Amino acid sequence: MPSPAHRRRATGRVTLADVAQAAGVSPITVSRALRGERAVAAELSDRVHAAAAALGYVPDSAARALASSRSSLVVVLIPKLSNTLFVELLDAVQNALVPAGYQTLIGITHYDAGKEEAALRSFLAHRPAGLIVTGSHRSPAATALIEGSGVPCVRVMEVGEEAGGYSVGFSQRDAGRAITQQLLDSGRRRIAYVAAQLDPRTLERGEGYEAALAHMGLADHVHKVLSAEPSSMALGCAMLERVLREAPDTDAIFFCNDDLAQGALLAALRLGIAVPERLAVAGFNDLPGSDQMVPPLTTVATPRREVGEQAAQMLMKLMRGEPVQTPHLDLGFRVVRRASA
Amino acid sequence: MPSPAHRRRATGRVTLADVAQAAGVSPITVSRALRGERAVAAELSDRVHAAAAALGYVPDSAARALASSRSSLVVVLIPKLSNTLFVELLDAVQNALVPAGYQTLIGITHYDAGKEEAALRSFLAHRPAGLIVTGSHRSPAATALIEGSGVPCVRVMEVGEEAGGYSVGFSQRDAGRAITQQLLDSGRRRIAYVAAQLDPRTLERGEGYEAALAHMGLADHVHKVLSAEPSSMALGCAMLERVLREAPDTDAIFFCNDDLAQGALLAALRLGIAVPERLAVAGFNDLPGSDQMVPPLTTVATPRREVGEQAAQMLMKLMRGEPVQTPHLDLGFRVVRRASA
DNA sequence: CTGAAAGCGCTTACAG
DNA sequence: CTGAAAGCGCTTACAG
Repeated sequence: MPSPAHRRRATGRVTLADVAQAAGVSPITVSRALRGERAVAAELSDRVHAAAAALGYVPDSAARALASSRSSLVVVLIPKLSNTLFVELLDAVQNALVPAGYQTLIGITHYDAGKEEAALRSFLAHRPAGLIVTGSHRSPAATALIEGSGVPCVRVMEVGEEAGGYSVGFSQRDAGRAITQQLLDSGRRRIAYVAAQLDPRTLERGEGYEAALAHMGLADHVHKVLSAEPSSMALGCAMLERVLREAPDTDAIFFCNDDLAQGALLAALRLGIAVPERLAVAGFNDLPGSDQMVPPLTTVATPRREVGEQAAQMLMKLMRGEPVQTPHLDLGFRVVRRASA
Repeated sequence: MPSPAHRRRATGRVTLADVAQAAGVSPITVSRALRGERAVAAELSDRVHAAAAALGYVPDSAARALASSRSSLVVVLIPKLSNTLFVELLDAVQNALVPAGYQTLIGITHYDAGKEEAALRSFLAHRPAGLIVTGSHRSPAATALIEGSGVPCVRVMEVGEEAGGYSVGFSQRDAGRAITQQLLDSGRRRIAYVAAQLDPRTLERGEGYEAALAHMGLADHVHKVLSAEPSSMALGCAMLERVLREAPDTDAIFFCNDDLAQGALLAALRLGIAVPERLAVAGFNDLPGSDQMVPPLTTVATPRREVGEQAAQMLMKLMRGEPVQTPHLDLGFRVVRRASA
């Protein structure tokens, strides 16, 4: 007997039950056949698939998530979409996850702890199967949300056992040190470090810069020029002018990101500042276009695509409950020497 | 009486019922208080909120979606993450949707009809509240999926009533025509159109280019150089060399995207080709960096952020069942004359 | 290999 | 303003 009409809430969608009826089997069999679970008799399975296709059945992932308490959603939290670095990271994550049947929910934190918490809170409601977050520095509340959720989580762009859990990245500090060393090796002694955005990774690169100078006995010549503004080519131009005005004897600049360095190279071109003769310029990340600059930009190639790919692979293992041999994966970096320094 | 132990499947999460018990009210009251629905007595509401906070309750959106047959997910389909254009569009969409309580599921179609269909199929299972898709050209199957789902959908980057529904964008054809006219106005007569990727919008810009030439009686001098490769600065460099080799009398090039034009400008600098004296260069989209080039790039500023913002606003109206006054919103474009042409 | 029953955690639709 | 009952569309955990 149907329940009274006023009790019904049918949504008009084609459901498992409809497919089952059309195929002449039970709903459970449809569920199993469509998920490819266990052995369902080939003949039944065929009938089910035919019926599903004929009816245009689309499974309801909310119902599935509720019943199975597991979903195919992976949350990815990155700071900004305006930094190509994160877009490429995201792209690599997607390329690994989508073919495996996962969907990604992307949250932009704008380098803001409060926004990260809000994003976490709103995304965790979807019971994601996994989580990828940027870096290791976050608020206690955000950390508590992640841990309390029990959802497997991989941190990217920094490696470190201190924060526990799982991480994929490289040492920002060592990379900052290596590119500074490159400038020192080419004879530069008045090296400025110019940074924008001032996120934790940018500051770590600055520590590497300081360490390289200190190692050469140049601790007195540490010259950091910092701006909290977001990184951009236009800002790179402005920062170049500022450095040369404030410290005219500067013979090299290490920019914390390639967009700044690209802007500075173009500004140098306009201003007639010879690079690298008068001023050496180095960047960080090897972003698109850096190899096209005039002169081509010396920089640090960072493995963000590999980071994204490996983080996704690691997360998939965790989501399947498989063991992870290397919970903290250091993918390294590479100094790319081109003509600008 | 509890059901037999072997029947239980509790997930260990804090549920509505737990909050209700802690607050000493019924689950429905908790549901209403937390959603801010109707008038719940202020005192009860306070007790509920306190209990929810104390227990760290996170609502289950799968259960909510199942029970209410409505979700807070919005699906956004874009072709590529490697084109800054789409990243900015996406960013604008997110900025509008997230504060309103929606979450976005992003699908990358790679300009592939099959991938678009697959993305649609997998995302529609989540019963999204709304859909934003790029352009109007898609497979019949994809169109059928969208229409069959009944989910409100806004198309972006092209405007047109032909395809019905809702759209926000501008005329790619008119924009292509306008920038070509700019080159003609500055006295150029041997103008090449260089395009990559060859998506529908790129081809429409090419039509505008042809129309402008034809209008000046220069139909015989239409010179299109097309590459199906993805757009990039390096490709712009290669295309510049190819054009000047194949048609040495070319005095202007209109590139379908600024990344190509930027690459060409840098190549010209390396090769000693005077821009704009020997060769005028125009781009499209006014991407970051175009104003920093040497010389600065003449281009068409396209309103992708406004497109994203307005599409999100329109979609929110549709999702709330409100009427939309202008179902096809043309946001125009602007020719930005700088030094390169 | 297949199925009937129960349950996932919410909200709807009534009733009071 | 508040609540008891039913149901959303699946899957789990058994049983056969």
